[in-house]
Amino acid sequence: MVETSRGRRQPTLQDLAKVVGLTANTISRALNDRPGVSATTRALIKAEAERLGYVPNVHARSLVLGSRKTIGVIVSNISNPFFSDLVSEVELQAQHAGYTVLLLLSYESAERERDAIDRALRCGLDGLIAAPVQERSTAWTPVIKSGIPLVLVSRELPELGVDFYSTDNDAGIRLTTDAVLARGAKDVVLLDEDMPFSTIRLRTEGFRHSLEQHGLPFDPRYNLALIPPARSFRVSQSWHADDAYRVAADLLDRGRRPDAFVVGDDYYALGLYRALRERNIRIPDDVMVMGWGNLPFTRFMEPPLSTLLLPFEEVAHRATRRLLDHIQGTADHGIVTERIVPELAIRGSTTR
Amino acid sequence: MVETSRGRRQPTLQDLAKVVGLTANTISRALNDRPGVSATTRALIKAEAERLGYVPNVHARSLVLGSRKTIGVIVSNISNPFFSDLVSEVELQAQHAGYTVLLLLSYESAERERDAIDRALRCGLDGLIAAPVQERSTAWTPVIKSGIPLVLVSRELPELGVDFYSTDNDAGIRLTTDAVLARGAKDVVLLDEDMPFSTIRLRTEGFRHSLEQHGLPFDPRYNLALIPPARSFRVSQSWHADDAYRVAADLLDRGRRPDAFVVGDDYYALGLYRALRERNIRIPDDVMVMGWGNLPFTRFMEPPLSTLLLPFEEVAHRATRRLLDHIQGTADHGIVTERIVPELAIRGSTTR
DNA sequence: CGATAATAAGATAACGATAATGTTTGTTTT
DNA sequence: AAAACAAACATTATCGTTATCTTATTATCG
Repeated sequence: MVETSRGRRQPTLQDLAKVVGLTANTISRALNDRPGVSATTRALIKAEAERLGYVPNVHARSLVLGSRKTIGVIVSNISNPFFSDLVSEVELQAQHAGYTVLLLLSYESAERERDAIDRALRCGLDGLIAAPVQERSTAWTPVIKSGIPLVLVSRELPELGVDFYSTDNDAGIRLTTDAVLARGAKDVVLLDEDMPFSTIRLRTEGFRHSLEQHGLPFDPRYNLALIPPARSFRVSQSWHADDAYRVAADLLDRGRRPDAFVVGDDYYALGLYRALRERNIRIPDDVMVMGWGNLPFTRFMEPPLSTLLLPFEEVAHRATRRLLDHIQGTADHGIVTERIVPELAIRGSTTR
Repeated sequence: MVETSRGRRQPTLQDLAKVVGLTANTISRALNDRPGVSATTRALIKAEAERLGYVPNVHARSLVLGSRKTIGVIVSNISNPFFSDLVSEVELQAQHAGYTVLLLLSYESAERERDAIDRALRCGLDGLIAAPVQERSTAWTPVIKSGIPLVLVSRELPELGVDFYSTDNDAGIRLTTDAVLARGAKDVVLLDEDMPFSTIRLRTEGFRHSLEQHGLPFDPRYNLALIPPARSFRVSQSWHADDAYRVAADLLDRGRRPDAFVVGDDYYALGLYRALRERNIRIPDDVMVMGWGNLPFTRFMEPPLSTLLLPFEEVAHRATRRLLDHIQGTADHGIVTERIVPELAIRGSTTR
């Protein structure tokens, strides 16, 4: 009794052929604008197809063609504006090239990531764009083995030997750190998450270099404020601000008074602003704050947050372009690794 | 010379059969845990499949089974937190039920929506969840005709006669309006977008009713501040705040001084805050502000924004459940229309 | 021990499209 | 007017699975 919900089944090529009095093959050629059909019959066939509401069966089509015109995107979660922008841009590009996007979310969990990869593989995708969660690359080897083109974004897995596109985290942190240093900061704290991601490691390193280049000491105990990793994944971004608030409040209450904060996520700045406000520490007069990400609300903070404009559209654009090149076989060989340098958006929080 | 990028082609059932010395049929039965295979050969086959890295070809499989285990989601854009939450939740649910999600973005454009629908149809989806852009439902009739189960969210198209899940906009606007009225507001302005969406119409109507029930007059010229529709779609949400800022600033500069604002989007509150701040109008002492959506940054505004907690996860959850019921043929007949009542989050912006 | 039932596997036919050849028919060429 | 050729369509094979129907083999039981 499990009656299928679709009333009558979709008309097939055969059905159409019977109605028009021709062969399925001819119908196929007519509808796909391939030669071998007279103009009049072609028109007739198209009209009839329209009338019957014929839609070619993708399953059959992709079985023959070996392609589904679909690319997969694996990211941790699209509530994160970074990733939602990324996915949007990929979708836009893909659509342009006649591809659709299959969305797989890993929720920052290694297990879910494995599952997502697994499902991606059995989905018969033409290609895959992914922002990996884990540092270990073993989860991705099945993708490599399957021969499905893979392009990584945001987080690198060098040993995998695949193309990689990302914002330049090193250049980014130097830009933000240099910006506050250039404006007279002498005692800068980097407020960032304590997670084993290459992106975060890059930021810490770049931060350190930037300080040292300005002849300032770098001591992890004084110059780093680390947000403990979340115990479990939480969808809402605002918890990041909460965590940052707690860490900042704790730091300030221990009597520490840096003259600038550089953060790894605009949401951290949100929490930091509150901690500072509560203690009557004025921005930018007493302390400068430099964000990361240029999230939509930063321009409306008080004072407006100076931050880093991440070129996520650009990253997504290039990654998708590269992936499509791979799919269409027009990609040159060799592994491409591109890091796109972000831009500063200087606003009130660093302008004395 | 368009050489396929995958080196050697994936092993098929036939290949496996040849290696093991059995028939493709038997292999299929063994791998899918169907009866008719001895335990020993089953184990042997599975081991061999593992060794060769065999992955069943979905194209072939779904051609036979008539299903691809995929549901489509059409929303305008996932940069909007409402929609990204929605899509996330759908993905979570779908994944749970063994389905993957195809993402199609309409970018608030009727033309792109038509295109998305078109692509959805030729993708052989098992079902479709959509937040329609247009008021006219003609674009969706091909979906109905195709027999693919369709569930609408957020924006209703009654004449289409399909299931509909949404947050209760009417109840929502009454909650927010009543909240400021209960706190002593006598002159409330609704700041909302001037777009022909059913959601917005519902909000205006509910707002009006709420005022009238409290014995207050409603005059569109005084109680409505409408944000002109954007000329073109813009991905970044922050423009909404800009637009709201302009409209609010204009209103205030004309000398209008309401004692409360109720807005249709938290981003509007962001712009409104700035307009008020610039004119030294204090929140909540001079004017209360009530938001809509409980976006992550609202708790960190100064003062924290009272707002409306939209049950988007719940909406997505129920809509997906219903869609899966349709797909699996376990859905009862009749059209379901559910509007889930949101909850208030009262914070500093309305607490005198 | 022989008849019957259960089990394991093979053979063949879908699924619905496209690709590669065939076969007409009609038109041009010399 | 016979040969050569092209256009328009038909025929058949194929993609990789699953489903159905057989057949061969082994177990069960009186």
